[in-house]
Amino acid sequence: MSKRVGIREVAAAAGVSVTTVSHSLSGGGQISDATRERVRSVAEGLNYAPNRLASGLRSKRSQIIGFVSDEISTTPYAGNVLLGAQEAAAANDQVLMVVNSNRNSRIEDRGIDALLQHSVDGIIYARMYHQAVKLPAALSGVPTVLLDASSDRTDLSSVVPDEEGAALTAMEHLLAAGHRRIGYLGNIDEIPATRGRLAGYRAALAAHGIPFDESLVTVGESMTAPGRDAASRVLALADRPTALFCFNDRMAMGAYQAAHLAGLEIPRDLSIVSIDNFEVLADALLPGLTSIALPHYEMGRWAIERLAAELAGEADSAPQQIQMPCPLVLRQSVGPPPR
Amino acid sequence: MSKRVGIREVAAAAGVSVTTVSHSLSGGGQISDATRERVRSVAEGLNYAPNRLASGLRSKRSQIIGFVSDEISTTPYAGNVLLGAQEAAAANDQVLMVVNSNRNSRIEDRGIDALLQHSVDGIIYARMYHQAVKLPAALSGVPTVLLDASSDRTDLSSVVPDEEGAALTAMEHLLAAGHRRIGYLGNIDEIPATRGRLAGYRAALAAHGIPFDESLVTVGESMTAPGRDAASRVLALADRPTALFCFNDRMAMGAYQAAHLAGLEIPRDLSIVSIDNFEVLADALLPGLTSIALPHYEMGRWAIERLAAELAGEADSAPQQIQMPCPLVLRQSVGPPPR
DNA sequence: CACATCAACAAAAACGTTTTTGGGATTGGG
DNA sequence: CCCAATCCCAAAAACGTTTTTGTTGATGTG
Repeated sequence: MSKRVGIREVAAAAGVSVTTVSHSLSGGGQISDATRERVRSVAEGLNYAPNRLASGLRSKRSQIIGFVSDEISTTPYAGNVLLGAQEAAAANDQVLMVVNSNRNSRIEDRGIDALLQHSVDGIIYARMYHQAVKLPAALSGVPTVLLDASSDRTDLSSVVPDEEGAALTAMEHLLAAGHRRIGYLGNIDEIPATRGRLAGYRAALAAHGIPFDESLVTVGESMTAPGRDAASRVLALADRPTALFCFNDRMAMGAYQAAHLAGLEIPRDLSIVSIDNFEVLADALLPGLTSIALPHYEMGRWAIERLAAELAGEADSAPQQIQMPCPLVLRQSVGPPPR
Repeated sequence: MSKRVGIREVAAAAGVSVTTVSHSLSGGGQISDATRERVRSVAEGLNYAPNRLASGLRSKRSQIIGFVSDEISTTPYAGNVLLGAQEAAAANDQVLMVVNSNRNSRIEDRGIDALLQHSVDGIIYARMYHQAVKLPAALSGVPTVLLDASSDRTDLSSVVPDEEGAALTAMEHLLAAGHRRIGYLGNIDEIPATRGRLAGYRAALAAHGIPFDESLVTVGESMTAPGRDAASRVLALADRPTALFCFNDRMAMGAYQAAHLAGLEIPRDLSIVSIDNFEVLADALLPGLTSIALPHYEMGRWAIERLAAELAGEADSAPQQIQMPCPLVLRQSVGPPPR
């Protein structure tokens, strides 16, 4: 634990001023290539690493990005978002300071205060699933990118999954397998995914000239037990669907249970596609559940890269609001329709 | 985005020196109560918040705790650990800087370097499940607490789940329900949980005078499909067990599937208890899975609190290695043995 | 009454960088 | 050959705090 070597020691060892060391390492100033290289190798040899507190103090760039999210615990999604963000940040020589509010705005405000005290360069404001948000007042004037969240402000960049596109992809897969009577196991929360996925379902039917049949749409809370109940209802129809598109994997698991109770075998009697690609479920179900993956990792990366571009004041720094495509992950829950 | 108010403005507004403001707010120095109170209210009124970069630079205390983990994405556990750590940190006026290595030691080393450059006060070195670790060289001399990880170093504090205790609790629950023929669906990884949970299984049997029957122990990889296979084997025995204790919830889900395939109903024909309390599974299974919860949130809290105590150099600052108790979460997968 | 002690505060130094300003050698133009 | 421009680099200021050292007046002590 010997005292860390500072810029002074490097300067002394290289026989130059601290100014020259600073410029050599950060690429600024007018330094001859020879000197720059020499200083760099001396610094390397001494194992010099800058003190970010000091450099941030003067330069006003802490290289810290604040990551604030509403919830980080109940799903594995959060981890992938964080992972993508962290890896992208590391590539920019930045590091993440995380704060999560547990859906409590008082806690969130205190967390944001803490981040600002630490002079974060910018903030990723994330939600655990796609929703509309209102940015806390404390963040006005702070470079911010929304992740899995959208707002009515056009001066903020944001990234969310393409809900309607995800539903379209799922439906096209079922349609391609030959299904024409496809049920939708939907949710009832008032979130963007609700509208978007239903819209995708209807758009896919329309694109194939299949009339929308209200009796094939059943809804419930987006969890396993309600999914089971809703699926049971639609499967009890005399003219039951040959395939189900489910709002998410948890509801799909309920659909599996309902199919089992009804004596139906997947995918022989019933095909299923859903959204989430929640591996612990999708891989574990028997047969494996074909599901649309939400691009959490990619959204994390994108948010950091966007923020970095805006911080750098680059030419393309106009705010962007994008919808990320969601890829289909094939497993074994889809087959041709029976008979 | 007006320039943030600094300690100078507060000093001027309160008619004192910056020294006095600093002492008043941090509780140091010799300041009369009257002055201290006045300065505080002035600071409050001006909405003053200290610049942590500057204060850390001088005081050598950044109030940042580094959180390094091997993996943060595949399970929801990570989130709860982070949540506990973050909430405890906030109570100490600290904030978390997270880095995860994705099991790549090069990435981990770079992440640790970044944390050290940012002058973290200490580090929580976490694994996503209980395992033995060797601390990276860069961390020597840095206050560190191990989380869900253990090492042979007695100078490091660490916290892990009480694996054997967890198994004992699970077994006692089955024994209390009247079961005497209890199978163990075990794993094959070389990790502490393997030995601990098996030991707990045997200890519980011994405590009740039930001879250990090797034929009731089947093992596999700790996932759903291998769990299903292993469970099928033991359920095919002429003299099959009336209950299964499973290594984790994913294997337990396999046991559910095996029971189903064998025409057995849970819990009428077969009772099941496992470890993880992985809610997305345990709640979703039909019937709900009784499971032992791993105390992730609590371990996160404990690690931060321990680190804070060691940083403060408190009287009780001798390193501790503890095992956390794991509570049983009741659902519907346990009943009396058949007949 | 002289001196030491102490309480309450202020002035100045320090933390380790980056940025601003300055300045000497070299080069180029007339 | 002189002056301006250019290239390299160094000295010094600055960032916003905390810590160290000083100062002043009041209080106590022998």
